[in-house]
Amino acid sequence: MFALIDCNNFYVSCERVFNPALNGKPVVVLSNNDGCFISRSEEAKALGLPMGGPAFKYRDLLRKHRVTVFSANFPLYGDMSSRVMTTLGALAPEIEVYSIDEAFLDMGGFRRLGTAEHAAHICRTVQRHTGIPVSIGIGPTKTLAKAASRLAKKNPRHRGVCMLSKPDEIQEALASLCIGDIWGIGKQWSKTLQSLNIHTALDLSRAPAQMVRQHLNTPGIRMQEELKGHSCLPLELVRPPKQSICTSRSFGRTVSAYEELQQAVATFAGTCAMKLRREGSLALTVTVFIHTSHFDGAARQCRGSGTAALNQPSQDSISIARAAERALASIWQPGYGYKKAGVAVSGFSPAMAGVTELSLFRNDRAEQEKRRQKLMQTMDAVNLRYGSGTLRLAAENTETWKPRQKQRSARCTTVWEEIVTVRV
DNA sequence: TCTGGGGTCCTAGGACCC
DNA sequence: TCTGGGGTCCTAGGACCC
Repeated sequence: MFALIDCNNFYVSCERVFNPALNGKPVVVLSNNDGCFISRSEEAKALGLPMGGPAFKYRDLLRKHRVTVFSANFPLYGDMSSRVMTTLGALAPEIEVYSIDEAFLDMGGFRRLGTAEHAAHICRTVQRHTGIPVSIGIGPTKTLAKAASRLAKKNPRHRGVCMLSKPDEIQEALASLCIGDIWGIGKQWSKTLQSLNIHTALDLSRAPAQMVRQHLNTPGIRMQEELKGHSCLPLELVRPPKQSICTSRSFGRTVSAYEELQQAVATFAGTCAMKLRREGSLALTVTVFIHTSHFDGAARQCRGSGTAALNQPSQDSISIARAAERALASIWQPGYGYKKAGVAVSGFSPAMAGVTELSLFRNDRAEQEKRRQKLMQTMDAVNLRYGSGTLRLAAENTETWKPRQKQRSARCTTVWEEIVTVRV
């Protein structure tokens, strides 16, 4: 049996841990640039604030109902997430951290203790250790565990834990699950399936396999098998190394000057390089993209992306920023107000200590490479100790384009200066 | 005035190899 | 008139997830 542990309204719950006065009140957390709702308390959902809704369109409603609004505080959420995952790791033999607020557990060994009872114990323990409320779904496949967790959240009767094990329980649950609520079925496939007269998870589990393959390909077949109770998706105990890393932001205002875009792109490139070093990977290609706001119907639109290859696999901020600069130069067009830019690195190979892959044609660079590696190590060490951005490339600059962030709470678990006193 | 960010998998088609 | 078979790699685009 698999269990899916899902933190309730995770980002809002993190804010409430350090501000318990917000319990029972409507609270929302906004995306970067204070753009959209990305987490809502139950009270905020009841007011009709939709997931992904743009905050400025709901300004009156937010004010009228005195909704507490937070800018995103990802350092806090990331740290709270690792506390939840550490707690879960001690409560089951095997864990797959699926996302910032979800984990799958192997519940196979708890039959004698009572699987549902152990799940209830997990709920209580996570709440006590971290302050974060969780819901748990249990089923013979990951897809069914996901479905069960939906039911656990939707129906208070389950009190946070829903287990699907007997065939008739599963049938009943599948009949009540709309096609679009199945894990892996998005908007597009939902539409396709509806047109084929498949409306519930039960319909999909009983549809002819050939038809499913024709419209949904391999992932569809896997999904169908999982719904039938045949497990196709094992727990992934070790996170596979990333294949690409991307850093991108929307700007607080439109940016037209090339120099300002250059500064933004250099900043994103520096962050990508830092993430590469943390991941232990070397990249071979750097892609830069820029675009104007697709919501502004009146303005002239422009979007473009360009790729530059590195001479050799690298995780060096300077080389990656230079390549990003070349890529930007190849796509930038004057006369547009750009609203967003990003840098992505890909074509990875693992970085091995003491090993440098050299160019076939330029082998005089070994010494320079070594010095550059030491420089990056030093930069990372300084930034770890004194805060990120303490040491950075001169080309990096966030002043002109930085995103809006009006109401961020304290980074009280990751920055000493921002520790807060909590009255419970 | 104001609409997020970071990923994965799969397929199809083209270019290339022997 | 007639011209093989079996691969890989790369890219772009579309779907999905949180």
